[in-house]
Amino acid sequence: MIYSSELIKGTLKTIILKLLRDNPRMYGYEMTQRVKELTGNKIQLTEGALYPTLHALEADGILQTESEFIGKRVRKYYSLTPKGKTKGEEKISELADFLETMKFLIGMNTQLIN
Amino acid sequence: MIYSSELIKGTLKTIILKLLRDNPRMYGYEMTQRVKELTGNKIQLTEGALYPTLHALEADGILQTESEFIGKRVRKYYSLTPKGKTKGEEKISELADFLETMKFLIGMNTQLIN
DNA sequence: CAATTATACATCGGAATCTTATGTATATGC
DNA sequence: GCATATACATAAGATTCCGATGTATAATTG
Repeated sequence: MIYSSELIKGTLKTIILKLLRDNPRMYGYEMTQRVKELTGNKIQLTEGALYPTLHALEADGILQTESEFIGKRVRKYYSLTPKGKTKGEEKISELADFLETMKFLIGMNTQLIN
Repeated sequence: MIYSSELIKGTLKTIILKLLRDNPRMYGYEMTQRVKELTGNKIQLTEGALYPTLHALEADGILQTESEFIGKRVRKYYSLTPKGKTKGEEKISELADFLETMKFLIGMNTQLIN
């Protein structure tokens, strides 16, 4: 089962920031593979969503890049800037909080007894 | 603290279905108030998002409505159709599953040690 | 060794979803 | 009487993602 795409919306940035908090640097394709492997194929980051988001985060000063040649092929490594580290912590704890709230909402009985 | 809007994206439909699974019927404004109260103001459903979504779910045969006059004012009650009950269970368990997966992703160390 | 699959980047049109603003109207509280 | 709460609705615009497409190199496999 793969989650409907609408659920992934809004979490992509935070997932990227989380990966780069734990790892000194990663490249795009590697991120898709890692997330796929960590979630047992439940979350598949599509390239059409990932690369534009990486570019946006870089333009925002949250990520920085260094390109390396692997044979004849370019590989673009991303890492957090100092600003990105701060932003990352914020986003991650916001998401953690959100997950708890949603879990509570979904798990409880929302019926109102008057 | 109110969650950044991007996080709410994708969960609205499921929240509505969850509310209507627990309650025989609810009207739009009531949903905004209930969610606000249940989440301690952390999730605020905006009307501009809620009403079009309710209309879409109705057009999809997932919700049905009955209008009532409260004084001179119309109040539009929504409830789940049989199809909506099935869809609701699916969406709710998908979201619960997604929340677990995301919690795992956020909570663990995603570093790869080779 | 040819063909397929995996790796690795990128962009773009279109779809879906939400925000902000605006509009209308009645009811309530002070 | 005036502000706030209740209650619906729509519409333009922004954001964000998907699916498709493109390019190219590397590795695997029959």
